[in-house]
Amino acid sequence: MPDVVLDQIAQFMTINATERAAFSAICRPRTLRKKELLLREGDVCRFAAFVRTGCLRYFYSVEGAEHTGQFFFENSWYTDYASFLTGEPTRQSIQALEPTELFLLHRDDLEALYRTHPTFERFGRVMAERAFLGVRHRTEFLTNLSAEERYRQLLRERPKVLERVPQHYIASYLGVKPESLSRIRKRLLGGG
Amino acid sequence: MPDVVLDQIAQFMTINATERAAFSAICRPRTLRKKELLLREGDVCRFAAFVRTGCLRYFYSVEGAEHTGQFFFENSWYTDYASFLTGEPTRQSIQALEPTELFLLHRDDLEALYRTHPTFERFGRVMAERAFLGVRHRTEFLTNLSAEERYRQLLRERPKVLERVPQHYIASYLGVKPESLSRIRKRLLGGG
DNA sequence: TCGTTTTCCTAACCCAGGTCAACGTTTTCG
DNA sequence: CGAAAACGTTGACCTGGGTTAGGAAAACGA
Repeated sequence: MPDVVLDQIAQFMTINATERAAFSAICRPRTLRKKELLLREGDVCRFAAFVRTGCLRYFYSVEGAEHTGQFFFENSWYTDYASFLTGEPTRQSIQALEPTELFLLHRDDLEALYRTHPTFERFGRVMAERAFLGVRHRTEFLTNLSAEERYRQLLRERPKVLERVPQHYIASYLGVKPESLSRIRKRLLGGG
Repeated sequence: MPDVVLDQIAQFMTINATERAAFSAICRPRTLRKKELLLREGDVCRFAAFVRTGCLRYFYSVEGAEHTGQFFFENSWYTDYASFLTGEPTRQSIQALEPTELFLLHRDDLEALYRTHPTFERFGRVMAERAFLGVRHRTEFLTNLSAEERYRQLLRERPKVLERVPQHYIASYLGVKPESLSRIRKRLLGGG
């Protein structure tokens, strides 16, 4: 069943049939309805999630407002690596924006897998590196670009997001209010 | 000589005399004058740096302006982990804000060390995790707080920065102009 | 030591984005 | 299907921070 995941993993490491089987064994399928939360603020994140179909976003709740951190579509990975690592409660909530199918890898299962099949240590490291590169990209995105530039970059680099995600979530991802995003879009339509 | 580094490392892993010697052997001392650059935009970051004394900051140059990302005082580590990992040129520059003494760990030396003394793999992982937690903290700092809140948090959590770093660098770290930081400070003095 | 930077502050004015409120459209779901 | 909720847009007005232009004091370097 988790062939998609395994194919994805096979892109950065070689795995034989036994290893594939061992990995498959710990993939726990899970489905979420639209708007359902997979993790909420205060929980400890004890898993990594692979999105088979659908879409997730994570967000912070700050004084009543939601600040969206990232969107995840099919064939991408999500985990709150900080909470996963340290066992501390997360400040993020993770929500499905569409009906979503996932595989969950529980931390305990993963650690057992590392012991029985050390090849997968590499998997762990790659996940960590991706998590790092992800937040770093996000930081540079926020510090180095204006709201309008952020919108244009998103439009250029991830048009799928604009197509599939309601605009007010995109606004919160860009760090502006829905009204402002609406104005930015109008400005860009007129000015070219 | 690099006893400070070794003591620091000993806090998260146990190392015997042989390992200490092997590690010491790859520590390359380096001094920087005030304002000198250790790495500039476009370079590949092939080292991790341990600050013995003094202070570093890294920054992005964006349309003539500098956006400071972080400050590093004595006994802390800096590396552009993304460039270090991928071999891609960095977008950051790293500069000494005071006369600064460093130990540099070159990537090739580190990799050799991992082979001869696998214990140090743990060192690598811990560095990676810290790098991750560092940028993640930075992202939350930027997304979830206003300029004034960011200043107050800095004042509360890292008063040393306020004491030792010129105010215009702090402004650029907070994501505002020096004039704005000056106003924020005035506001806080008056209002309590 | 003395001139040159560097650093910090102030004030007047400007603008991107926030706030509030209203309104039309689309989606959702009983 | 029809009511209710969610969504996107617009307008009027406000505000935090940017911009520009000073000027004084502290730190630096020849």
